[in-house]
Amino acid sequence: MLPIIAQVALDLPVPRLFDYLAPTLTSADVGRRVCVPFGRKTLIGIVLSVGHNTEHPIDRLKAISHTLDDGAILSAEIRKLLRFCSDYYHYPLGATMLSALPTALRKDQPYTIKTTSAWQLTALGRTAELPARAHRQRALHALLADGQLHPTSTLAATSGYRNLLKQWLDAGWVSVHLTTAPLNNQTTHADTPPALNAEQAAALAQISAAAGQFIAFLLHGVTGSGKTEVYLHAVAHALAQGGQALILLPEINLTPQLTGVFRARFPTTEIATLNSGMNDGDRLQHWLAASTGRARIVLGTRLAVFTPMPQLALIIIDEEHDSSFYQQDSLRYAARDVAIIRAQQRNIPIVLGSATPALETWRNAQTGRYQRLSLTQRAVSAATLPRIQLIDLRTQKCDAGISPALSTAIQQRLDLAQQSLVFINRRGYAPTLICRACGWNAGCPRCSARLVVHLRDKQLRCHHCGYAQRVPHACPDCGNVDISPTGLGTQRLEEKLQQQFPTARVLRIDRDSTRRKDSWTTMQQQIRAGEVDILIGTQLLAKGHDFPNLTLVGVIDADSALYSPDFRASERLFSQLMQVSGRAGRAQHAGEVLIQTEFITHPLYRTLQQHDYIGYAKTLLNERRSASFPPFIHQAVLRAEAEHVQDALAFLSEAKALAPINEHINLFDPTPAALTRKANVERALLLVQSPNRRALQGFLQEWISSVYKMKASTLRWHLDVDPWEI
DNA sequence: ACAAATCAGACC
DNA sequence: GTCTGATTTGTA
Repeated sequence: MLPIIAQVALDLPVPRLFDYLAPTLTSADVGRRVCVPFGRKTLIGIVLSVGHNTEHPIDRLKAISHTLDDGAILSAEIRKLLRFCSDYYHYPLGATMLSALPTALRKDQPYTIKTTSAWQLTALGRTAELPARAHRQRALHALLADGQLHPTSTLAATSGYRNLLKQWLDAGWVSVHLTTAPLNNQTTHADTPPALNAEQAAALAQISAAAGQFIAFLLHGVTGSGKTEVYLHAVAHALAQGGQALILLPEINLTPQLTGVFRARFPTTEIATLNSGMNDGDRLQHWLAASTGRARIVLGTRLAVFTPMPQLALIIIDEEHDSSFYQQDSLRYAARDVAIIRAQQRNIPIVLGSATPALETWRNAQTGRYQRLSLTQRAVSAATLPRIQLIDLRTQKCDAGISPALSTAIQQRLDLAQQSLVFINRRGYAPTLICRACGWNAGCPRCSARLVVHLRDKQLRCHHCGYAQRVPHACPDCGNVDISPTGLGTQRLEEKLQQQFPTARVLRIDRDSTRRKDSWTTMQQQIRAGEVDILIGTQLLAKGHDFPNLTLVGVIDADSALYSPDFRASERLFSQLMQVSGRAGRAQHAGEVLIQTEFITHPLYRTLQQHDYIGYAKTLLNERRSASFPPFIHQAVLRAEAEHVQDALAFLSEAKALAPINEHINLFDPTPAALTRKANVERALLLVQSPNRRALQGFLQEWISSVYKMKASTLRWHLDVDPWEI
């Protein structure tokens, strides 16, 4: 009899699978977890095929130690998606497969779906007659008649009901039985959907009509136009047809907010959430609930794109342009792009929503690959778009970064008891510490970067690696004591504004002030309650929040992005300013935005003033076309890390020499990375471009397989396909 | 001449 | 990634 051999995917940085003897397995076990001996330890793997063939000498094969679970944990559909990712991103198949599993499933342990006891009416209880005046009893009865009652629900916890339940249990009216534990507490109130405006309704109609076929929609809606409402209706439609819906969100603290909205709208639907803030146990339960089809809605960050969902019928990506959809380590993927592939493979509609779509997405909408749906009006009809004004820094004299015009505007809001937001994308007190005598400035010993002054903690900190030291009293080079913080950060701005407006209540919101658990939630409540007059914030504040009394947004210094070497910097700046402008005047008061700049004629600011994303996208696309940048060209970057850049560069040169000749491919020379040294590691990169995605993929496949064969001892390398940043 | 450090390659 | 045996390098 021929031996049965299983190909097993293991979490290893080598681009191949491992064969094991597996006498008890059949083809039905493909996708199943197994435990295998590997070297002197055992590993968890996923069976990818069961057959009789192997490249390895058969007498040297080891046998699988045991199988786990009842059957496949990764469906054929998800395996196909992961295989695509492994091929496209040129990341080892085994590591790709395992990265899709929640951490709890990467251990040699069977999973259990959490259960709980719940109360249910018995046949006797169903026919029970209750006194008309016994309101509590009647309410409880109605609740039980509706379905089962979990002990975690708020109602079951109230003492009155607790006693009643006990009585009814004794009377045989209710019984206790075991069910799956609910993922979330049952919501007692349900939100009724508001009426859609004409544009929203039109968008919804198109999405709903696409059920069961692959169509990628770009839902382009200005801030406040009610994209979420369209999502909610589209999800309701998918659920009504028996489908599951996957909603991907950026990785920001907005997730609980949106989860709340979905829970209120779908109170009887189980909603799985998947984000990095969850512990392994919860993550597992939510993943399993999605995977068995019990959770009809999955709300999650990029990693949720790989969640098995047997009835998946709709995918939504909110804020599709957001950079947090790019994973920057291990499997380097763009969740938005993977989601498109998933929708395509499954033949279902996908909706990409944004006020400022990524240029790649916009281009796809123009060429007809995606279908564009526009929301041009703000959903709250009274709310108009804010007026955006430019403050010419060449003529206005600034005091600590604040121009007289901005200062006056803030004073006006204070007089009107309205709120202002001053936006500056640099946290800390000052970005540098400089010696006035010799010109020395404080640099990070582990990175090629300046240390940032954090005066409050009397520290110099590196924002790249976390290094911290005390602020020196004198210059370490020349001994001069005249060393001074130079430049402007959130803390210094806070100090200055407080000096300028002594009676105003100033609140700084950045990663430092929100580090403690729940402090951001508390701050949001403070802002809503009107306990704050002036907000100072980094991009943390720019996204999605709705503060009704906020009517002024001031932008301190945005220009630096205009001369950044990163070709995506201006795209990012535009969308960031659009986002932050969207914070002003969302309710009945009109909003005003003041942007301080030295380039008042720059097209970015000009189009921003018109709220003209389309106009600016056109400008940018023309620039990209003539400069041969994405989306008109496709890129991949081979990156290397070593103790010394020279080694990284040498490795890349060697790799370049190995590249197959291909006329469609443009291979650049290895260069040190922008921030060459980071956390004591020096980095270099090699850019590859091609106007033809197919050609690039073909080239990469051949090239990377030979790079894998290179000896690279102490050096680490990886490939970044469609990089977000170079 | 020996030990320590580094490297190349297997791992199924 | 982790481990191992082979090879290079350092030091007495």
